[in-house]
Amino acid sequence: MHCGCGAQGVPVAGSSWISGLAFPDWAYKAESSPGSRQIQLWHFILELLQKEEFRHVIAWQQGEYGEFVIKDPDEVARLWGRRKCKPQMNYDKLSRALRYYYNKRILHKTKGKRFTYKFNFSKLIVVNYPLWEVRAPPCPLLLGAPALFRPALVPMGTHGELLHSALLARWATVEQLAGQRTPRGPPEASEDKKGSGSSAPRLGSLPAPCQLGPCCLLGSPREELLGLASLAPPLLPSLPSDWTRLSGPFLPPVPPEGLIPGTSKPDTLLPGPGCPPATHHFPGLPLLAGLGQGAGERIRLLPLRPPGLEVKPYPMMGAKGGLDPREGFSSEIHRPKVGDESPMSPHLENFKAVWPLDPP
DNA sequence: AGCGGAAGAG
DNA sequence: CTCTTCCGCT
Repeated sequence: MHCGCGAQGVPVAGSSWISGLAFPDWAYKAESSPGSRQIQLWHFILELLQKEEFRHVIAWQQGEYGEFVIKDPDEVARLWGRRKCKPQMNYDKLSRALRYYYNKRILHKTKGKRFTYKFNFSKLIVVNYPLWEVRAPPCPLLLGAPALFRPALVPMGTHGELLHSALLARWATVEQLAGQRTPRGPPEASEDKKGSGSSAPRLGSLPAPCQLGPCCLLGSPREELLGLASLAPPLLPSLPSDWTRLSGPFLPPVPPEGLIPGTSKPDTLLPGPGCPPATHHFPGLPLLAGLGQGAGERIRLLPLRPPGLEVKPYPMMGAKGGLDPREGFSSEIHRPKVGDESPMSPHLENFKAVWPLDPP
């Protein structure tokens, strides 16, 4: 389409590989973000981040949820330029665009680390997934029960896949972490820990199964996880410190204490690992974080639904609204440590945040 | 390297 | 509005 700039190697809007975890057409449409009509830079970054073939160019930084490193700035810029048909694009310009995300709280710079930025997923999700449908698995994806793992966040028309991938990413990571049981402090505790350098040993000896990404969703649950884990950020990003007051768990649960070192919390609401009771109370999630006053009103809790619950979009609800980036939470300000990020771990099956529309 | 103002394009 | 392009400053 368009100038034909985006036809080589770079994931293109609507292109084939986008079939499950990536960003399909909707991601490039107006609904994906108020006022936007074509792919946005952060979408693109996420795209790259998801594809293994771009791992050498840009990749999630382990240790920090949502943090990624642009290993080859020029290449990323070129890719971006190609996508946008801006052959003159360069990292300087791209980074300027990235900087504009600071104020919007979509991204922020990881100081001290070159070419390292961090996504504020809570913001992205809020902004991009006001409408969605969820089919949560009956059992906690988080802790084992991989066999039951049938992640199925079905985007309802508009957005959903980003969240989908975000959720999966979270789960995958949990699995990953659970498997590794890395005995070390909170990821964020060691800011500068370059860790293992550029070649993240994240999955250990796991075979990178998901060359095709989404395809894995059709494979064994285990592979889904592993594959996703390799593409996903270490975990979801920091949550606003005040998100707990909200009661609309949307984000994927955080690994329970024990599984992920450093996340232990004395007052965790999380039940033990394994399949938790069908219903248990859990705190809200950052779903609303960043939402403007109005937006919050559109969301309310609903009784827990049985497995296979579906969160349907509000027919009349506009894709935008209440998304004023300027306001919202102060995640950056508080910059909670990992341990603080997961005070509790609501399980996906308990998803109940929903929009008013939901049929009673 | 990274930041952010300014102006302008679409 | 979301960048793109320039650019001076740190």
